[in-house]
Amino acid sequence: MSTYTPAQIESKWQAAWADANTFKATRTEDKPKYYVLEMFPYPSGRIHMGHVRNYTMGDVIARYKMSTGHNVLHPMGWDAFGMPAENAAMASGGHPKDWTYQNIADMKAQMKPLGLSIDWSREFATCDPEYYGQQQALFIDFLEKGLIYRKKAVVNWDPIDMTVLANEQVIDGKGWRSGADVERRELVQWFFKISDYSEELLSAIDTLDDWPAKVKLMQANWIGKSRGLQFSFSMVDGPDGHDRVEVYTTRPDTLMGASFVGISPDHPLARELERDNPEIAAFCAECRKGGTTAAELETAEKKGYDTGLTVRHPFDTSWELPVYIANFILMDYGTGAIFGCPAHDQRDFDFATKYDLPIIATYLPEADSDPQLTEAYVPLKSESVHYVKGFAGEPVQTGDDGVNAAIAFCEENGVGHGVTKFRLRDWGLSRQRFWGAPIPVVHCDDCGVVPEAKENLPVELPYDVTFDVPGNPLDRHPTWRNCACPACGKPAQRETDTMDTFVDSSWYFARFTSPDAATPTDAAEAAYWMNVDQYIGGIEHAILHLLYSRFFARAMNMTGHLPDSAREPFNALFTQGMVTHAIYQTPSNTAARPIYHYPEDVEVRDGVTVLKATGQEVEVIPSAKMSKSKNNVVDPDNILAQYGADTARWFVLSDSPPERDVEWTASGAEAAFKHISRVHRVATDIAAMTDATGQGDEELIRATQRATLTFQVSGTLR
RNA sequence: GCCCCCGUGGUGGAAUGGUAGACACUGGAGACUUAAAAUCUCUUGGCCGUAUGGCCGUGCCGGUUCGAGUCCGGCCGGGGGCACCA
Repeated sequence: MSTYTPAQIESKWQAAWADANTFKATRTEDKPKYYVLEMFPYPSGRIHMGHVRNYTMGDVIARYKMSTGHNVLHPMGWDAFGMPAENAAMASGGHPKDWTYQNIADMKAQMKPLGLSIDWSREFATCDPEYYGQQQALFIDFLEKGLIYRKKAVVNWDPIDMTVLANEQVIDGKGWRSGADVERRELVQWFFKISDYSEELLSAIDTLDDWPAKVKLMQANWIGKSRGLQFSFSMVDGPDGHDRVEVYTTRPDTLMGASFVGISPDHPLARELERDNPEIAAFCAECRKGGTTAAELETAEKKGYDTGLTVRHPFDTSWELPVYIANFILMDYGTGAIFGCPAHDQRDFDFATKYDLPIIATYLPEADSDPQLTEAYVPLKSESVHYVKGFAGEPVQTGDDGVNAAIAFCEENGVGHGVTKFRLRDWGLSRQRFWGAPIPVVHCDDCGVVPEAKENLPVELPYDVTFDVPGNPLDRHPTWRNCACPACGKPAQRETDTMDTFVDSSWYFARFTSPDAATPTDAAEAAYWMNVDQYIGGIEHAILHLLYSRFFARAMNMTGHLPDSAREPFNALFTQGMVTHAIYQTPSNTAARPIYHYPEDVEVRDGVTVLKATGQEVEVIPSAKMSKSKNNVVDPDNILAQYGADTARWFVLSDSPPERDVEWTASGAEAAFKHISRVHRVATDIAAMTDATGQGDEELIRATQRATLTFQVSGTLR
């Protein structure tokens, strides 16, 4: 009987693979290709079990495809721009660049012992000037093709730190460092015209046969195609230049239930009114307090201000409706104005109740229903309803048919027209931060906004910056922004905004096909390796990252950087579950928050989980996301040292189906180790067993079945 | 608030609308051992029963069906996303 010594076995084979360049991807036309990719990591400094699980899945597929005659591309890189590096620089000095590259070195050292089949020769970080310089070239090409434009957009503004805050830096409407009330403020920013592709990004979802249905549904809902009526109310006595209020509604069938018109505090009419009316100005200012997130806006207490203005109902000009400024109406969806129908929309109902506005039902559940509603009546799809109020006395219908009939009726009577709208907004890419790819444009007094010349790329980040005060160091750098205008040659100023980190991750998969090319991609390499055959990552990227990448592939196709066949870049998508771990906690006498204990400090005695040191009973919260602050993180280094990579890999793939969460448990890890040990033992003893009298046959069959499966996942026991 | 997903033994989980709990972990019993570990065998949803066996069971309530873990409606609980976290 031989002993299983993973440290020796794994290091031996890993060295052999490295020497033989086993995992180097080479383009040869005699073999089919296979491109497997895991979502690349942010270099936080330590890998965690989620990474192990993610890369193991890709590794299993890569090894399988290699063994079936494919040229396999299985690369790895680093999503290296972002706020944590700046936060680290602010907290402890140093430079984001040094922090980031050190973290990359540390994480790579942790990943190597996992024995992954990665072609490390293609490695890059998005903060490498060679990478973001090519990204700047893409920006310039997109700009030329009209895929990028500038407009005003709101940001979270911290009035004490005088800086823009990310949503996660706004806590309960206050700046995370200053504690000041955050305000919404408008800045001129750059946008990708992703909305040009709304229809195509939506309809092409049908072609993504190997994507999870739920991701496709989430993307479809995000794009949010709707059919509705756009029309305008005429104002009874509006200010100059405001004789109509344009609204969009998906429920024109309830138009006879209108009881008010609501406009966003950022609507042009509200802007006009607040100029002369301090009370309105104060109300709008109040509405602009707090963060910019949809969740915050929609859960905030509904507030309205009666402007005193009225509009005429389109079907009865003697019927006047009050105009309210309301804090829950978003300027950037629809027209920034709505008609309120309290009887059939709960939000409008709450608003009408609060401001004592009429609640007019256009239909009721039954003919003899009490018309005094206590909540909005929104019928189920299958439910038939009784109409009490329709257009020109005629009843309408519920559902899509009712909406279409209402649109047709309104169009016939000269009230607006049917339109198709999308919820998808253009993608704002400007960030008022240092640690990102500089937006390669120059502001010239004579020429205006001019793209940097490609021969001057990359526009590189300076190293001599400090983070002792909040804000973007590029703004206050003494010389960096000074440059010559690429058009006229006169002195000009660089843009100091950098790009959203989602830009970096929207085309890295294409760059992996030719990481050293002098252009963003190499046509022959991209044509051979694209698309990604299997993409693997977390469900948290189901919408933004994947949608942006789908847009980028189209934009790169339009600008000649990707072939037509790569307009949908990911043939198959797999969304893996998280690796979780129990939290062990005891109540604290002094703080509201409990005391969290490390797994190694607790044990089970007589079925009760207790602290080893004191015997005190511990509350166990199962299956919680691993978090440093909860002391429930399992460090892959320790697991690898104790059991070896194959055990860790086997456990995170076998204990729970790959798409579901897996709870890391010490007993489960122990069991996985026993299993791998058993496979190893039997495999190495097969010769001896077959020499014997044949009594080992049954054992051999079982062992062979286990080994076949295990080899697919771990692969190093050969 | 809106969109999406999930809920089955002590645990991870399995079940094209057709015998619920495959497989595995833990636990229990046993074999081997001076002993322990390791390994191997049996056993392990709950309740009643010495037993043959019976009853109850897939978060809750209702519906469709000859038949529901599975389909439909409504709840409850947990999770993910909501456009400047990555």
